[in-house]
Amino acid sequence: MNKDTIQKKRERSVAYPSFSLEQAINSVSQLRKALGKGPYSRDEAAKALGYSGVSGISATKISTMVHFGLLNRNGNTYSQSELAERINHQLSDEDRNNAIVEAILSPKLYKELIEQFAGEALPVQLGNILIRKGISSKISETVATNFQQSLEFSGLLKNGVVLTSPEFLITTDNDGIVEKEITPTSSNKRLLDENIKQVYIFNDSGDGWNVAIKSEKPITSKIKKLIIDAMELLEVKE
DNA sequence: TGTACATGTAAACAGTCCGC
DNA sequence: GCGGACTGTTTACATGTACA
Repeated sequence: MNKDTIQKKRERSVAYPSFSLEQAINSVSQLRKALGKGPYSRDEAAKALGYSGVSGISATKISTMVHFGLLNRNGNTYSQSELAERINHQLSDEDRNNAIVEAILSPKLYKELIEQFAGEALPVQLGNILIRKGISSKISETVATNFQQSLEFSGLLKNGVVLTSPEFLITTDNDGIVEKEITPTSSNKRLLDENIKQVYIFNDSGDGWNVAIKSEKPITSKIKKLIIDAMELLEVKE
């Protein structure tokens, strides 16, 4: 490129995780195996991830791990965070699941989105919403996809609805990922108290309708029946 | 408050793979 | 062999932060 030519001002997006949480966890696990807990330089980290050194893509990958709180940055060096240790060397499935939920709430953008859509269906036009939050229009759909995949991985997306509490968290076994229902514990209660308000969620769908309700009070079976009865009125043909 | 530096992101370019 | 798709590298530039 001719350096004398007037260069177009580049659009800079607000910070966002460039990869899904699952990919970030895989990368941090790769770093742990290759370099241990650290500290190590960005160049060493990039090489451990299989790149020739610090480049656009490797820098992006490393920054994504920092976004999720899986790597700690101290000046020019990086080290594995306590969160990464809890995910990759968990004492129990429950502790690992709690750590995964903490990780997905680490990026400011993700935390905002989860709080905004708590108890609601993830909007189809999420890409447009991201653009309004400052994400570049060119990569908004990619960011939306990564967000959705991260939600699913963390167990905070159930039937298309963003959960406000980790009612269903994931655990892994040799066959892959399976869902596991857990009960609130002192540790995840603390997590909920710190990050998001506890709400009760109900969602259902029928012929031509879909409902997602969140409430700070328990949704009893009686209330659920009334809601369903009301929604089924929509199915009555004129 | 200004400056230097580190970091994060975008875009152009190059290399590789694969189907035709 | 050719061309398109995909992936990685290089580089320019914006932004945040530390420090004088």
